[in-house]
Amino acid sequence: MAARPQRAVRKLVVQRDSESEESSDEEIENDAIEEEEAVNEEEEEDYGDDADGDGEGEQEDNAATPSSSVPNGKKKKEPITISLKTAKLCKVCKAKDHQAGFVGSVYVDCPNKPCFLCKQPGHTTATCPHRIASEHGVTPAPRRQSLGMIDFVHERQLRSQIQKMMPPPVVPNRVDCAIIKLHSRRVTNLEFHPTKDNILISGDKKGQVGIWDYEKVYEKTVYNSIHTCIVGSIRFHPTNTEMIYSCGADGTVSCSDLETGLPNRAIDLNPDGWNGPSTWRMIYGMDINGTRNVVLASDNTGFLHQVDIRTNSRIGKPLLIHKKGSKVVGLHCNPVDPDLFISCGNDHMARIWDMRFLDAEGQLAELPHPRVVNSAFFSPKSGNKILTTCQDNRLRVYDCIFSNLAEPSREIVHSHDFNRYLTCFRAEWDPKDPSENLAVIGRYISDDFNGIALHPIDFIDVSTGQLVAEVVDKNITTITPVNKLHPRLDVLASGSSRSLYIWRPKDEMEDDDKGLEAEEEIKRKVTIFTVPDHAAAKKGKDKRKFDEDEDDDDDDDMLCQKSSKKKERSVMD
DNA sequence: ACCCTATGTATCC
DNA sequence: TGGATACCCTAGGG
Repeated sequence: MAARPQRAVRKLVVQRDSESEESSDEEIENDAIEEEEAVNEEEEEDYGDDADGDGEGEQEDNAATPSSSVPNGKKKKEPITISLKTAKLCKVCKAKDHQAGFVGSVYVDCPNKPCFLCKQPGHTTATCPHRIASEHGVTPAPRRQSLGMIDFVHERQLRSQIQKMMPPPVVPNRVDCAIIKLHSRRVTNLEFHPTKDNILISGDKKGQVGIWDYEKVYEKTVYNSIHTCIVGSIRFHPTNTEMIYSCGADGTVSCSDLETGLPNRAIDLNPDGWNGPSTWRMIYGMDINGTRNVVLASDNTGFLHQVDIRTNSRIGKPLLIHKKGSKVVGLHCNPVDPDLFISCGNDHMARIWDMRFLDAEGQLAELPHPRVVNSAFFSPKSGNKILTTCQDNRLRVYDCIFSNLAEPSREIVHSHDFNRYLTCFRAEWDPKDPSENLAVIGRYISDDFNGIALHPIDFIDVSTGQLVAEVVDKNITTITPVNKLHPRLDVLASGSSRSLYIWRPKDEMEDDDKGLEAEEEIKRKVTIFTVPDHAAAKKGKDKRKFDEDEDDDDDDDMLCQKSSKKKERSVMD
């Protein structure tokens, strides 16, 4: 264990005057009366060097002399201990005169670091123009391209009209049904069933694949059989809705039956098992081209693999589509043009490809980014726009894939930092929005909601960068990096840590009586109850072969948050 | 109210 | 090229 870094609260111990005789082991504290610099010995050590301060001897000393230890004999006359908080060091830059961290529900940045939101130096998140200029922290970056004639006409004559013609989007802003801790590790992936509205498929870091009927809250299944570590992507079979394709960091792509959870391996990049990290291959990106009956999958070394859906076997040779040795984390087939797909990854690139010429340099365009690109998606209706999420805390929008793609049409500053303990954030289009402007993405930095620090899920109009809505629930205090909008309904599914939950719009009726809002909010009742897994199993139908989770912790419990339909109010607005 | 730990990416040498 | 190391708003468990 490393020595805990500067335990910085210096304690000034004042000896009671009458008891000068009893202090056998407290000479040090006696000194402290005179000069306030002389505090406990552990503090003065902490001061000297923080850089290499984890010497073992020091550690021992700290353990040996806890600061406030007083001989047990005299409990009445303890020395008075005063903490001098001013001596605390900033945990970020180690300076003495300030501190970074939460003050209540508000996080105070270290002023010596670049802004945590926009990454520019000279200000902090609290004063970042991208936070305070608009309502809730998201503003459009200025267009980097100069306006051409078409753009000019569009902006001048059509933009305002479009805003008027389009009804405001319906935002699922209230948690409904339940919050279910379906997984035993953090959720990495969500996918709605293509025909059954209530079925949500989920994947997690451990390789589990979950099936959840969120209307019948207890209808849930978890398969351990499909993957052994991180589920990278899940897609439904284009013609058989009882089958899913999934890929994972175990280096496999499988077609699995949802009834049995039995995988039919199409790709296994580690046929010889584990031989160390240098040879282990992982698959993160995957998508299906239904027209061509091909599954595309991308690995952590820059290569693309293909599977023929009809035979469930590999076709062609692996093709290098990104920098060799770099992880390709995202693949997306164009929803309109079956020849196109886009890839993105750790080489800071998103790349557009032509399926027909993959062998002979089929790359159509390179979209350079300053950092790792978490995701790149074509717009869902026309396939004509691209939305990327980059680890430089910016969303990038490319309005037309046939125009110059060297620069994005817009950059939108948005807090979605990389953190090794979180699933990567990925902005996704609303598949129902005909204007292809609405996107959803979780937010990393918290905001203060009535004294609670919460991490909202943001709905962003990517044509302007405006924040359309931010949704929170006070029962969900964790960051929500995984979000999926329903293809047909006004429903949002979210994955936060190990939990899944469903959002629906608040009734319009309830929006009318604003006067009651505050009062109702106070009255809001949330029932949280825990149901043993076997009880749920009795309600469910058959207990499946891989359903039981032998080794692991908490998975027996299903944490449900039931909402009483009438009374409940969302925390937001 | 701490403390510990899992472990991805960038950066440095 | 590769190992060592640092790392701001984690989440959950002890």
